[in-house]
Order: sequence, then structure tokens, then C-alpha cells
Amino acid sequence: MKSLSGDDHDHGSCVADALQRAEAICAARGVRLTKLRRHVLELVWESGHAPIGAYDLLRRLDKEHASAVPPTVYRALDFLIEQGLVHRIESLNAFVGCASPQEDHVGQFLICRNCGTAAEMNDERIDRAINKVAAELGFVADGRVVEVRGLCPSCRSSEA
Amino acid sequence: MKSLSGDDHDHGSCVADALQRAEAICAARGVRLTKLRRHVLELVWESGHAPIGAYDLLRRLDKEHASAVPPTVYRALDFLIEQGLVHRIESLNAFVGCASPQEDHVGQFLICRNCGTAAEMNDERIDRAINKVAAELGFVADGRVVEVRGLCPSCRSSEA
DNA sequence: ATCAAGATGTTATACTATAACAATAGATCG
DNA sequence: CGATCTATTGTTATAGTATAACATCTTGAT
Repeated sequence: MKSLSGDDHDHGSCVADALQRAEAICAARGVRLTKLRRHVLELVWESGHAPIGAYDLLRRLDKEHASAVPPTVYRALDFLIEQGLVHRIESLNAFVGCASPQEDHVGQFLICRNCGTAAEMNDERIDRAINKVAAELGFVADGRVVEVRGLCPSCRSSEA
Repeated sequence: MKSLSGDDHDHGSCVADALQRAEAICAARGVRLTKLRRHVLELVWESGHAPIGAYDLLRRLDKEHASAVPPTVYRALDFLIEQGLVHRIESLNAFVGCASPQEDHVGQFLICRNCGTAAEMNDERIDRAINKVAAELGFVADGRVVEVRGLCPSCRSSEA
């Protein structure tokens, strides 16, 4: 996996790529990535790879979109989440761009408690382990929330 | 695992047991399970095995504790969580009594989307899978949030 | 009895999210 | 083109979740 924080990755192109992929996905699905939705998605990505709250998005949106109020941003987020372009991080009440929006998946995240970066794992082994245990208990699992706090590689080395 | 919902388990003794265990644990640790904290713990357990929100607790607490306000219940919950007697369910902003407070663990939950019951899994295999993937990505994991939505055995059979 | 620490009381406020209805813009079809 | 239907956005109000900051009281130790 690419390192995501405190490093030299070109985040500008990272954002641009995400927007371009989003355009393509929405076009293919016949859903509308409106200016507003695109703008919110852009702001989500511009937060780096750290989840950002709805009201922080709102404050940034305000600058170019005077009429923005909470429903404005929540509706855009609802759309983006529905389309798998953004994930909600439950333990933070915050939102992050999806790293692989073409694949259908629920997010599994590693969240660095130092730099705030949320890295997607989306590993089948975790999913299988959860399904197995759920099945043993007679549960049929659908949605999953897997959010792990920890220290990312960059922060671990810089902490020494 | 015991079935927890829509069944015949004696929830009264379930609550009583939980309170008794809590008393013992707090005594052993030299921390104070005050009347207020005990009362909140009792209310959490009386919600059945379904997570309950802080403001719902507050409304119930009010009846015997006129001065209760949000900080009252949040402080009690903070204590109970710190002592491992209660877990917070991030995806619901709600709280549930811990099934095995003597063991140190973070909760893994199966949450029934029909009856609301939250069953603790706390399965090592899930933990190991998460640690393994995290390690592969260079992360050191500490806190974990694992919350799976689904349909519990009782609700699954009664849905047919 | 005094004192320090912990627990609770009290007021105010911050933060997160949605309901409900109005207005507008985009697509579709005659 | 223009009528119409639907999706999107605007707007106002409010519900729901959580904490800050400071005062007061209780408890246990000396």
C-alpha cells in the first residue's frame, strides 16, 4: 500500500485522479455528479487522507457557495456514500474519500491516532473471519463497521 | 452463546447478575461504584440487550434523580466504560452492558437490525485477522471498533 | 477537625444530523 | 418548442449528541 501521510506523495494528482474516476463512474451509472456534489467530493479529498467532519466541509464550502447549510453538505455526502465514492467513519463522525470506488465493498479502516490518516484495508481475511464467527452464532451479517485505531508507519518511525 | 432476544431468558436475573459482578469488580479495584453510577449501569442493562442512547438513559434517570442533566449521565458512562462495564456502540451512538467485564477486551458486536439486540462476539480469530492485516501495512493497532449489522437467529426465523 | 481528591451539581454551549416544505433546473415526450 | 415530471437544491426550523467550565458537596486519609 502507498504510504499516505507525512510523505511525499503528490496529493494534488491524488485529488485529481479521484475526481476523474468519480466522473467516469457516475457517467457509467447514469447518475449526476453535479457541481455541488463534485465540489464536496473535492473538499473531502483535499482534507488529505484524514477523515473530515460535515461541518468542516460546510465551512470550506461556504467560501464558494454562499447558500450552503447543513442539509446541503449532508445531501451531497449521502449521494457520494451511496455511490461508494466516500465512506463514513463511524467512530469519528467524519468522512473520507474511498480509495477504490469501482469495487463494491464496505470499508475497513486503520486510523492513525497521531496524524489522523485513515487507510483502507478492505481485506477479505477480516471479512471472512467476521462472517465465520457471525455464522457460528446464527447471525446473517450484512453491513460491517471495522475501524482500528493505531499508529501508522510514518508516525511510528517519527515517534522514536 | 445464549440467545438474547425475543426469548425466554430471565432478564431480571441477568440485570441482577451484572450489577453484582460490577460491585465485585469495583470493590476489587478500589474504585467507587456510586449510587448514581450503579443506577446508570442498571438502566443500561434494563434496556434489554439493545444499546440505549445517553438521552434515553437521562429521561429514565430523571424519574428518581431530579437533578440529572447530560453531564450527569455522560460522566457515569465514562466511568462505566473506563471500568469495562459498558461498551459504546459507535455506529449507534449508544451504550450496552458488557457481557464479560472481568476480561480485558474491546467489544466486537453483532447488531440485529430488526430487534436491535447487540451480541458480543469478542472472538480472537477476528482480532488476529485484523492484527495481521494491520501489521502487513505497518500499522500498530490498539483500539478496535467492530460492529456488524445483520439479522439475529430469532429474528431470522420469525421473519420466514 | 482539616484537608485533598474525587464525585456531583449547574449553566451554558458546541457539535452532529434531519424534517418539512419551497423553488429551481434537467430530462423526456408530445 | 413548451408542458410536465423528477431530481436537485434552497430555506427554515429543530432534533439529537456531547462537552466545557466552574461551583458545591462527599469521602477518606491524616
